[in-house]
Amino acid sequence: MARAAARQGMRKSEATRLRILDAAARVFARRGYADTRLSDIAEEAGTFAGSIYYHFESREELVEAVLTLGVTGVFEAVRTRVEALPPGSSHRTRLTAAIETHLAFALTQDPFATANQRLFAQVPADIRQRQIHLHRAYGEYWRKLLEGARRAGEIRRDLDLSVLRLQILGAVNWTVEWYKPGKRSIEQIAAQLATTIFDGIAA
Amino acid sequence: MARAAARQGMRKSEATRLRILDAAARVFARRGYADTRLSDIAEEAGTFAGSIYYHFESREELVEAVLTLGVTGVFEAVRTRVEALPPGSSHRTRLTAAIETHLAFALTQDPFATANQRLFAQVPADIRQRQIHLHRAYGEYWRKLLEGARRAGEIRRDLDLSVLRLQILGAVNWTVEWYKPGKRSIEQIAAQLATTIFDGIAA
DNA sequence: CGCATATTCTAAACCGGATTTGGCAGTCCG
DNA sequence: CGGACTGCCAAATCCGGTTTAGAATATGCG
Repeated sequence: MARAAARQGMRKSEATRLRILDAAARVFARRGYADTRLSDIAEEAGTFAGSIYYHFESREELVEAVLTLGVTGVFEAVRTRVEALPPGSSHRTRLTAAIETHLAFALTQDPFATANQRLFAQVPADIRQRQIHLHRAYGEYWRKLLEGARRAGEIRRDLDLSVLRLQILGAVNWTVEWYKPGKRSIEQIAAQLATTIFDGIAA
Repeated sequence: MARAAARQGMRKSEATRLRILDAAARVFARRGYADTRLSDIAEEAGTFAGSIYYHFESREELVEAVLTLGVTGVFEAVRTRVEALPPGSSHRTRLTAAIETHLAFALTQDPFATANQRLFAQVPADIRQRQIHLHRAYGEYWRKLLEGARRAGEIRRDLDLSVLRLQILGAVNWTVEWYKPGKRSIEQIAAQLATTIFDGIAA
């Protein structure tokens, strides 16, 4: 399910570019930012380190392309899933679906999303800076979800939605730092996250 | 308040080592992992890049030393604060104090803690791996806090404490990714985190 | 088809930054 | 004072990202 798989009627270089992107996503997801050599990516893509420069300005630009595809992929997956819910679904249901989709997509389904999760924090500050508008857009979508829930009276009125949104995404994003397949399923984790977020931990 | 400031009756090299550590913490906290040159640290410490190798095996070992001091500093600050609470304080009070202290210390008080927060995610995987026992020990302390709260009946019995602990630390750690001084105070943020964690967001 | 040109790729050179090396200057005893 | 150790510097080396020169391949057109 390579994000970059439509090899048809395109310039040759386009196909190669996509091959390199796929390879980069896989290698970055597996080895992280610092441990990944351009030569590793080149090998995985069946070419040479120097050749990458015909398709990308620099290692940084390559990383940024991978990150961008990762964020937009998760964003679309979440939005699609939420919009596919039966109309009239509660906002709690919508938020739970969003949490679960984000987790599932980032943890298991897409090398770009996995690479994005793993790399974003590892990457030099200036790269993060240039990605920030995408994250903001995604954050904006969550803000709307939360606002909808509040307007509908499903969450308290006294909370700062910005802090709340960052708190939720923080808990979700942190999951990738410790999640290992087996033991707890993604659905279980998502369910507990949603429960405690809504109902709190107090007895 | 340099962590490394007891220059007395120590070998000369000991003093230099501490000077380098302090310099490294400040530079790493300011510039992040990838943007920091050994020569930057050397300059800040009043020596030369090559000389660092007399005191540390490698750049990695230097980073690890900084990270270690960062974690242990936060750990001690949190424990000290919690233990200083009046006996009989509620577990909710204790957890709130822990959250606030962690945030305050990591965000503003100590270059080692700041460097640790900023660097931990940026650092190559094998370094993170070697730090994991410290994080586990700190996590263990939080687990005990949570267990105490549960035993005292202050939090629900149906929650998986591991997930809960990671959720809380996730939300707290994520804060450093977006916190900017001004606007909201650390106390305010800590307060809302504690409130929503305990009481949830449901109306 | 067959050439002219543009596109794509390779191999080797280059460069900055981490690491290693060799040796020099103190210092600490006897 | 002489020998051995400690702490440090300057230069050499190594590694991986980047640039370059040009070879190989594709594309467009008569």
